[in-house]
Amino acid sequence: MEINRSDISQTFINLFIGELKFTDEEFELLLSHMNLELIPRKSFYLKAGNISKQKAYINKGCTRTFTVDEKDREHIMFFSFEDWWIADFESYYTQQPARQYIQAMEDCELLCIKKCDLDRLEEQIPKLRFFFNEKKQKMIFATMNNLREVKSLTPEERYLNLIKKHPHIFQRIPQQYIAAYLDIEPPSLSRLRSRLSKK
Amino acid sequence: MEINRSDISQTFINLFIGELKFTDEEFELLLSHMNLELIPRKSFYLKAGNISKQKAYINKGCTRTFTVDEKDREHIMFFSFEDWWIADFESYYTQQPARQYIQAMEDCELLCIKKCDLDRLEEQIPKLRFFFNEKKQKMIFATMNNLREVKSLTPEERYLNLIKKHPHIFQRIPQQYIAAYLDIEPPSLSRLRSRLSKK
DNA sequence: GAAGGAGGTTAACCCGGGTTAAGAATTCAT
DNA sequence: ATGAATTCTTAACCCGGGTTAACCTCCTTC
Repeated sequence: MEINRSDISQTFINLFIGELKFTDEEFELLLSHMNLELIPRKSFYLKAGNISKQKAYINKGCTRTFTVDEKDREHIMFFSFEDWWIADFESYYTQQPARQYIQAMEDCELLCIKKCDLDRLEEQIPKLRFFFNEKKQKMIFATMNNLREVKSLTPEERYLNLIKKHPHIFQRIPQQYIAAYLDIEPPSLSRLRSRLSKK
Repeated sequence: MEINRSDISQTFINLFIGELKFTDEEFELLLSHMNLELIPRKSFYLKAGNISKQKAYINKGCTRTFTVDEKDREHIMFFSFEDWWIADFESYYTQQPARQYIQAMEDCELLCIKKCDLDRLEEQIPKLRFFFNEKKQKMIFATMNNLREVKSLTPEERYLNLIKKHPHIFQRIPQQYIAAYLDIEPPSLSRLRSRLSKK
């Protein structure tokens, strides 16, 4: 869908015009390659088996990125909110089928750009390549920290970390999904919460 | 320590001369910036708090990369063997203090190159940059798969995966370290193994 | 060959998470 | 407002991992 200029969040504009010092021409060039996708709550932006062909900026809404194991259990790798960029990292860079699902947790407005277009744009606007390289780097560090956390903390500690870092999350994400993020079953999260509230 | 040409493993030579088609001059240039470090068993190649200033090729030996949590428990992120490159990823790229330890599990011979030298060499030999970018990419995917695995598999399943993928590991790594890799205590690994052998 | 140390196993007990099912609370649709 | 559906909580039971301590190898080392 065509992007209506009035749809774009101020944060997005600040990012490119303010922080990255894009000229108006550069910004227009970028926008001309982006599409607006409206993803209704519960529908999928990406399914495992498909190829992640584009990056999407979350203009509004939030998503969960998860995998399904052999016992059909869903494991949420992370939630994404406004001002995040989403894609299946491995699939995007290898253009092989994704192993993850990305599902809208609320009605989402996504500003999307195809990999082939972005690759070309990065040639024309080096700032853009720099920006996404930085993003990539941060993504890697975040994943490693995540791994460290999952390996060394109990579900209770991870729960406490989560509410410390993202207190807002409980207003937007149903509890069963928080449980799937913590890799425990909903009854366990319930027990954990009641255990904590008694302290 | 100076590198004696006869110390270098055939695998290392095959990698640069065979696969990457380095000319003799390029290979000599690379070697002229590399040092041989001999790390005795149990001593540390890197400690948390220090900066990971170089990459090291494992010519011989193996290491474990681990973190220590608040309860002083060690969590092994991965083991590394011959023909792997080691460094604390985050520390190397940010030049900030590392959060991980790298310890020799056997007497190790490491072929080391400083970040500043490698950065300069990558300018002169683009193949080198390409090679390490590929390595970096693979490292990311491996970390993500690792995270997926830790989130979705039981310790028993992770144990079975480990012996399937690296059957040799048990000949070189004492069991208590395997337990630390699986994030369980040594008695649990013992029980798990006796449980499995009865089946 | 005795003493010490490191690595691995076993036993007993505790506790938290999985499982299942039932019930309570909320949300949603008509 | 009412009923249905979804979400969350609670209870009961099982089981696997943590903890601690004892014990058993096997290997050093003097």
